Amino acid sequence: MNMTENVLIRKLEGYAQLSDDDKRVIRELCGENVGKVAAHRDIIRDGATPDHIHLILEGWAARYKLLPDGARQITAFLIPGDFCDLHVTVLAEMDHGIVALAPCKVAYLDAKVLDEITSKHSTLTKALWWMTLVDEAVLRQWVVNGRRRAIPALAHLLCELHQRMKSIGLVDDRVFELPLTQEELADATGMSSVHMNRTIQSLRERGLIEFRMKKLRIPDVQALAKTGGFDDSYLHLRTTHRPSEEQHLQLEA
Amino acid sequence: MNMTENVLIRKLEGYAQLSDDDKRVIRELCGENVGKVAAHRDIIRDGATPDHIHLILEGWAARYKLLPDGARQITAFLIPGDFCDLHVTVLAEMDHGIVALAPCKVAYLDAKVLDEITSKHSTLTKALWWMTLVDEAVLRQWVVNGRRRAIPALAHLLCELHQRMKSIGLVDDRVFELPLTQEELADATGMSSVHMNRTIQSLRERGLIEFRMKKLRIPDVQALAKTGGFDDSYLHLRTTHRPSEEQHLQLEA
DNA sequence: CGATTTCCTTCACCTTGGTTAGGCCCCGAG
DNA sequence: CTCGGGGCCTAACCAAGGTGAAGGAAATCG
Repeated sequence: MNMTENVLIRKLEGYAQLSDDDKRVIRELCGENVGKVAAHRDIIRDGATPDHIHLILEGWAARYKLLPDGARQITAFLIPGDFCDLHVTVLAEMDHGIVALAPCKVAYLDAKVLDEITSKHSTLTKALWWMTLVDEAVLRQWVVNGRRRAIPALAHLLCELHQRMKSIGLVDDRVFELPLTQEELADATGMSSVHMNRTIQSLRERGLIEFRMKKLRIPDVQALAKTGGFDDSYLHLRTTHRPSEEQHLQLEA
Repeated sequence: MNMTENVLIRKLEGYAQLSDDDKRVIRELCGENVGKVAAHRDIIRDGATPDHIHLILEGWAARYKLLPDGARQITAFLIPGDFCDLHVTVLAEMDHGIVALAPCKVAYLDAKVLDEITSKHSTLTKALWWMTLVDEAVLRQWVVNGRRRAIPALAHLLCELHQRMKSIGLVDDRVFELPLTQEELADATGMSSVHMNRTIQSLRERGLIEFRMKKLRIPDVQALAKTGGFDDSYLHLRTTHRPSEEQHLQLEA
């Protein structure tokens, strides 16, 4: 994967064959207006009516809702290439907030330009639609994950994040940046942070993960997938199980 | 609400002002190829690659996933006006199954016609997009709901279903058809059926619901919403809090 | 009409994970 | 260097809800 290329392009190419013109449009769109958001700062607040579309270029963020009792439920982790609010032109206001979990570089896209894209670039439009459908599939999986026991639930979540990071080229030899605290992981899986700690310990003891210094290493992805009941087909990645790459890895091992 | 009108039109009008031409297109689309599915039969199987788009015209259905241990997690309830697989042209295969919970009347729409719509009818396209975004918002709420205790979780689910049924004109004086067994409700909230029973009892004892003969009556919607922490803004209904209607209700009370 | 199946209900027991609280370590600020 | 805060880890206790079993009501079907 060409890591100098725009991360959104890298992501979309996991689904569609983009023309040079498509890529040019994306590059222009993403380069115009870029800002930074510090960790723990809201990128978009619940109830806001954003006037731009926000795209994560670097860093990690989370969609979240606050419950009446003050508990925070994270409903999605956003990584580079993910949109925060592709829907601003359709839905009036945000029904949840988005917070940076690690320092984020964010592109602010003009909503009008998106309208143009949907009218002129059909491949791109379909690719964007694919993105929102995958987001929905991930969400469905999170609902299912809520019913799993703590250990498989965490294993499944980590497999999801690994696969998504891999699809944008951010996994290097089974290691990737996971700049989340145990409490944030707890807020995503709906556990208490105490129990998240217990669960992480348990995966560690079984040799399924190594997690230190905001880096996660998964020695045996297959094994973790098995304990999590993880099957990546719901991510609808064209590049998944790419035969050439798989064989390449096997030759190395 | 004109109850003789096509249910999809009724639903979309909760969001957009449709032209007569838009409506004509929908009516034609929905009338061409209609079938029936008996309760407990799959409408679409997990992993299938449907060649039509399925739209529920009557009855209830559910999206579901099976866990490795055989447990079933319902991830959405589908009621009249809901699409099963609007995305067939984008995503290759289903990542979950859809089963009829009550006898369903289903329209089979030609996927190609949808492509035409997206190229010619912009209002309609936006309205369809709105639908998928609301589905996603509902899903997000289900993730949140998974962290609630049993009683508020059930209260929230029932409020959602009430509001959605109301938005397509299927609530009559706080009563609507809810053709679900306690086990199906349990599969949706991730409880055991035993505990779902306990929870229903509890809501009954508090006078918050009456549920017999597949009919649910919510004597005081506000009260149920309060115990469920329910706020309907995430459903993005233009017709919500319609001032005229609200006042009308208050005059009655 | 009776038979069968499905659904609802209740009970006793037990597991998972929440809660509270406290100690530790590391790092940055003063 | 010391202080303080955030994140990590552990322990003891407890409650929500799961499990399995079994009786009863109700709908379905022949």
